[in-house]
Amino acid sequence: MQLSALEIVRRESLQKLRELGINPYPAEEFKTTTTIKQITSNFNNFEGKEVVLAGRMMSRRIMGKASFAELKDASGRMQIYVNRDEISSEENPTMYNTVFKKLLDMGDIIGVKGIVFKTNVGEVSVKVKELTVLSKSLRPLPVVKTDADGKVHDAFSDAEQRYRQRYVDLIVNDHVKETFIKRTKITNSIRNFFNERGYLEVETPILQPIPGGAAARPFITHHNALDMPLYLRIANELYLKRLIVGGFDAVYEFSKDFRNEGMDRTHNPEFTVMELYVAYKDYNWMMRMTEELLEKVAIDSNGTSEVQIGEHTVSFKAPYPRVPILEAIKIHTGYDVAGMKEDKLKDVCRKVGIEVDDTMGVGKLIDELFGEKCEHHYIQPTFITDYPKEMSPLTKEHRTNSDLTERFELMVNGKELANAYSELNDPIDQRERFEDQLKLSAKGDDEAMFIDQDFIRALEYGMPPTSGIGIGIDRLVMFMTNNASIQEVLFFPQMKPEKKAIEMTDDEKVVFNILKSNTPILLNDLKSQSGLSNKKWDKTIKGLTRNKLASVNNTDTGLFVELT
RNA sequence: GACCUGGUAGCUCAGUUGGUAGAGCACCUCCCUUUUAAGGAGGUGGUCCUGGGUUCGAGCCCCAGCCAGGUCACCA
Repeated sequence: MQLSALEIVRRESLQKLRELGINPYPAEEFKTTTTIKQITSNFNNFEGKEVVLAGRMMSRRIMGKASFAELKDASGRMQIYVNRDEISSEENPTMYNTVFKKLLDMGDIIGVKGIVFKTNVGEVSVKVKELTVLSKSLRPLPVVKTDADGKVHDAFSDAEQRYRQRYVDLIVNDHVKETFIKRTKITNSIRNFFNERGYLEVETPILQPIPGGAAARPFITHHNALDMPLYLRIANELYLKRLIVGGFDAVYEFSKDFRNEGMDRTHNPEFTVMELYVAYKDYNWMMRMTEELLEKVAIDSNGTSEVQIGEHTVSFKAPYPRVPILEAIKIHTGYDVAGMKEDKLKDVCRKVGIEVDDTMGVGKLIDELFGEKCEHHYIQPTFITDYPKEMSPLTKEHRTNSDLTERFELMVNGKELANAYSELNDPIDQRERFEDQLKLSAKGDDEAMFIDQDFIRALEYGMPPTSGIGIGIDRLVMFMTNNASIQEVLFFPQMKPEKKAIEMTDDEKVVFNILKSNTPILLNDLKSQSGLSNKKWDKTIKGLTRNKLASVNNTDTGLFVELT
């Protein structure tokens, strides 16, 4: 492995620490007495008291016999004051002069014991009496500095590096950590809301023989012992409804779903959806539940129901308007498409500038009209209701209009945040709807839809009237944390692998280094300079030429080796 | 999948018509006992994403590729 100069220095420091009898990676528990946030937010209670802290050293300002450093623990950052005569003495200044000033680096993890005080300029600090090395850091961190005006300098901002090395991102970019803390607050808030109502959190299979509950391309894998294909789930709907059949009144699951489709700033191949099913409820009830839930989530995570999303301030305060989808299309296109057949709908689409083709049925056309002409208008939370039957195969027919279904999507900031319905529980109707979907997909859709016979069998035993909802958790977190990209709310978004550098053996490195300073060179000179045996030499030079790092050329003046 | 933009030191970025690869921070040496983007003096550090090509000469121009970001398409 090729080490940078900075890495070599740190490895040398590591060695010197060991020579001084200091274990750079000690095994012992390090007992802290408090956290940085406790101290900085309750200075009066801590002033003059002794504390023990542990954390990462994020910066260091050395001023001869005294220094300041910034210590960062899981709760925050604070300054520590390190004085030669406090952690060592004039007669034996090793701990300060050598260990602290020379052998420690930014990024090292240390423990300190000392007294809380305020400096002349008023900064809360700890005067260190004892310093313990807890873990030596061998790679230099990016140096992010914030000036007196709060302006950040040299921010570690390259998206690729931040996502590939999220640990570095988390160390140096405090706001990133905040996003993920908020993410957990959001899911905790939802769990609390449901648990208080007695809803049961459950787990259902991720590996499924039939990927159902949505129209999406699945990932496929293979089970060796069963010698059969298995799919990673694209939704958990059909399993949760089986549990309602089984007699649970309300079940929910935070589920990682997987869809083998395009990736962009709002789509990751694996993502999280919270699905909830409650027996004896309908979609009207679900709307009331949803607005109550989201208002609570906003307050629990942000302290207020008003949330800034990009350039908009969005209010999650309940209630939210209910707009039937056909009404929305009438408002935003001027066309009343209620009851229209495929041909007339296509005319409308063409008139408003939407391209149509033969594979599009009534449902798809209405979906296009809404998606293109209406969706982006709904910035404030709005329930779009009563979708056409054709685009909702798992939804109960509308109680007053058999062309429609009892379904709503919740739109926020022009995007779908949740999708819910009065669940279809008529097993015969359900089978027909699945078959209709199959016909549709035969029309040209490449997402094969499977009929889950066991799911229909379950419905045949009888499922109570039930309302269900799926809430996109990543999208919800994006809204609540004002992030425009899903990658910002996933710790480890999917990335293509980094290209592997060609690894050289030790012998190859030796020869390569000689070549670097002297190329081309006579083959025999290179061989003798390398000091390798005949066999090793042969293996090494063949390795280098195979990897196209060097080449051997037969010329009039002899055999030469040169770098390529 | 198409198009646009980018990839240069540990980090953030300059880099002239194609002519010895730069700055700030970090790092190393030295000075400095309440500083704070600490300061002062000196110094080290490079696979210019990869591979070809053009050229006396390529970070720069051409071709192909890799990775990322963005826009669109596809997709809920």
